[in-house]
Amino acid sequence: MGEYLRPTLDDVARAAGVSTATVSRCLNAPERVIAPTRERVMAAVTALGYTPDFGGRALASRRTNTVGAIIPTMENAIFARGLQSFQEALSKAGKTLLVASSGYDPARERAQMEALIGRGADGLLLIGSARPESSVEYLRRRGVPYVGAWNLGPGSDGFFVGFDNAAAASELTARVIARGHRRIAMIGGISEMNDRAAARIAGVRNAVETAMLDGGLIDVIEAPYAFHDGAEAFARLMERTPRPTAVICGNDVLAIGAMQRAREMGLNVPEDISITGFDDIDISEMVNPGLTTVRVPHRRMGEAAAEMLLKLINKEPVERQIEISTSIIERGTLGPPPS
Amino acid sequence: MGEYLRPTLDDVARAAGVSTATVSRCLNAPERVIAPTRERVMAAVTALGYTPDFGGRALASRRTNTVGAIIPTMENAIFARGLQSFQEALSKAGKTLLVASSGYDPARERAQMEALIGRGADGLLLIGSARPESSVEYLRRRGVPYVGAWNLGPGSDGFFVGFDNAAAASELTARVIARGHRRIAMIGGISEMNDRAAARIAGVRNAVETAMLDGGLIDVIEAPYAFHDGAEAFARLMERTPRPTAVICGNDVLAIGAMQRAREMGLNVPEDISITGFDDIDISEMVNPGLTTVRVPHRRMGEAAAEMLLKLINKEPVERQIEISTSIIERGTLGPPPS
DNA sequence: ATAATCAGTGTAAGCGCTTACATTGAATTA
DNA sequence: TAATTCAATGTAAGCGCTTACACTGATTAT
Repeated sequence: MGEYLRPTLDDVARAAGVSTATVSRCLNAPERVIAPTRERVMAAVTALGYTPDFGGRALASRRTNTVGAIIPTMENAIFARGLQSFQEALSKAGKTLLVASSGYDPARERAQMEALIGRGADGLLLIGSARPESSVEYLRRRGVPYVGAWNLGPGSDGFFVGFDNAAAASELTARVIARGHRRIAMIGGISEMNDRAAARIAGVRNAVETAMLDGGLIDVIEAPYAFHDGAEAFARLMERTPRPTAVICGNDVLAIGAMQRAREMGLNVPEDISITGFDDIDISEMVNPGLTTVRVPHRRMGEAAAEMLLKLINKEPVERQIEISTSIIERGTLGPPPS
Repeated sequence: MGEYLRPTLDDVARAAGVSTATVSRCLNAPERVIAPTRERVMAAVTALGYTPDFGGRALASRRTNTVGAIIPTMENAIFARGLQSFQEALSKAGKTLLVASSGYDPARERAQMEALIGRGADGLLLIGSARPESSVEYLRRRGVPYVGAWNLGPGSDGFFVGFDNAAAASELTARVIARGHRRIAMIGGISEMNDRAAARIAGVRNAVETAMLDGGLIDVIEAPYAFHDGAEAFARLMERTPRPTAVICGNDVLAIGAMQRAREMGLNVPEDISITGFDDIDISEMVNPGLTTVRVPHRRMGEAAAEMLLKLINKEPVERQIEISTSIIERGTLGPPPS
């Protein structure tokens, strides 16, 4: 059955009876080739099933039309959604998106940066703003533009499109306090190497301190991103005395896990305990009662990030930070504390 | 501030006072270079911040250590999960994963195939088994191995790891019938260009016909993959006379949407109406009552697919099909029909 | 002491492609 | 009619890397 060899430009040229240059032109600038020739070449391309080799092309043209994205994990729906619109925006501009995941590990993020840049990525989408200075320095030296998303950057360095996680968390907390809650606990995401999770925790803390509640923030538990982790953390929180009357969660997944455990424990939400989330994922509207949460327009963030990165790549002027506004969605899980 | 130029192998060689061959060897087969030399070279690599150029490397070595995956959409959690474990398995084998999405469009799938192969993908992961013969032919000619996942292949052609969507759907339907339901309706995924959705619908149809129910299958509505689409389809189904006593959904997202609408309509699940899903996504356990569904071990499928593809790439012998077994998870949403 | 071996390194030929420049011949102009 | 222009195509030089082969000097075997 004989090994099949990928046809090369040369094979096509020979088959069409022209030079490789003409074939290349047919593919990249068809208007520079007269119609009959072009047709002959294209026929050969189809007949041989030729596809240009990316490596050769990138090497010769020093362009790749590729951008890379490194997200912590594909399993988190909010990144998936933002990434989908990011990709749609890019493909309109004729760019291909390469996706890699870091598993929240800065070393792996760095390795993926190198892999993507080695593959010729013209620009990178990264999540958040917390990463080792050495990684940032590496990007700077390479001259590879990147934008951080899902959070705003610290100081004036770098380009970001995101929202103020801390401020949004504070605002939601203030809302909880306004409802009369004085014993508040939090289930946050794992804050290590995750500036979004850390900022949300800080925001809640800050709001509680500002209001100078007598009891203040009873407890903060950090938990991985899974329903059952939220459930377990909730159970632990309910053992505290005095018991919190409201549990603020760092994301909707944790919040829904908490709700489920509350139901299992025979606690009614919000009569016995209030619960809030963050992100407004699809399911938050479907649970019963609906989850009070912070809505983050992930799609819009993806689009804005694409637009920003494209401008950066084309060396057009851009603003350093694009702030996406969030809003609080009040549904049923936040009520007054039990009397 | 001067344009920064990517350092090349040559720059490193010059800085370290060795030949490019030695630098290349330090990177690819360090044991072939004596320690002092290697240290000098590595120092130069770090000092210059050198990262090998993928294009050049691929061109020269004719290997890429890259595999591609083309999924319909990143927004579907079940693909995300399987893909995550697929990637983990690959990266253990030193391969990089490139992900592209087709949006359920065969033409875009084909374009992405070309893009990934052009980028040197040694193998491809595709979803399902339904695609134009021309695409299959293209892969065959190229000699690029691929495995289809999430479904089994038709006939004896190609390599697949998945499960029998139709059989699993039939089995679940039989369970519903055994509970006494005689008026059954279905909300399926959009079956066009989606062999998994089509197979699930066919499986349900088949089971109903086999049992030769008097009323038979009342109705099948196809709906996109979103909670609210499930909700709307459910509402339409409830207008039918006679009303179905059980609604079998093609996936859990549709089922949960249906459950929510049932609650809004004042219908109790399962007392007034039974609902079932398919996939067993995380949230299905958290809703109230828990969703009766078919569990699909997505992670295991991702791992098996990686293993299979790796063997194919290494030209090791493999079985044509790996069947992943599914199981029915009975939770609260399936009960006897109202009397 | 000489020959054989071998580890460590260098030399140089491409890999498949793009593109600056050279060439050709037809159309245009003087 | 000769000179000029220009569109269409060809020629060939790399892009950054790997690797077969050549070379060198030290170690080992004879």
